[in-house]
Amino acid sequence: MPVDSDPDLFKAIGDATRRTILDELTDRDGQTLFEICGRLTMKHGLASSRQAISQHLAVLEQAGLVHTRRQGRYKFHHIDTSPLRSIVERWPIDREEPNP
Amino acid sequence: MPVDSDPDLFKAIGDATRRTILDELTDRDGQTLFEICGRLTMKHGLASSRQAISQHLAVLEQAGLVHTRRQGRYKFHHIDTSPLRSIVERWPIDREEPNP
DNA sequence: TTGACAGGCAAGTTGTGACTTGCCTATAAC
DNA sequence: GTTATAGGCAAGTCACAACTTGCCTGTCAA
Repeated sequence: MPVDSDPDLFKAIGDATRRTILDELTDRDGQTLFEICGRLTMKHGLASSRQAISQHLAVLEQAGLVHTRRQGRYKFHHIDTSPLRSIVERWPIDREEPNP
Repeated sequence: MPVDSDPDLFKAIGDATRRTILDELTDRDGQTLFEICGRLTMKHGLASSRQAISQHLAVLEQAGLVHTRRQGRYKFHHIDTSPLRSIVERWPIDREEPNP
């Protein structure tokens, strides 16, 4: 009776705002909380509060998708996509060669 | 200002019961609703009602992860993992060779 | 044609998760 | 020291999604 694994991972990518945060960190890695807030508002047009983004980042960090590094009063956020590997390993995707 | 794509996909895999259904269809493809209900109870120890599973299957079908085929009074469910490809394409996973 | 079986539809309940609000700590600039 | 900046903590609000409940439709066997 196998248990469901990585519930935190699926919860993390289940929210649209968190997915946009991952997009943003993919575009420019190592941003601070305030940077992310600013760019989400500017580029993606969604006006979320600082606290909301902070909570989203905590969820992403718990899922292992984001690692943080403190430096003085700044905290830099780095993306780590390796946990996503477990998804395609769990439900293998049939290889489909474009031109055999 | 890019829009978030595939919200249905992430919603679908965001629920633990639906992930177990995908596990079950990976193990044995083309099951009917009642078969899935039975095996979820037996093998995975979760006792969900028929209606609950039916609604889960509808969500999975809307995400393109499950396709259905009617035959008489039976409806067979087939898994399709290809939508999962968009996840690893959106946030590329760094290739890490085991032994360089 | 009547009963059993496989599945569908729709309204109601409830728990969880996203977001806010308010206040607090720590580092750096002046 | 004082002030501004970067971030944290915790309780409260609210909406949505999972699940239930009850009834209905369609297919097949007797």
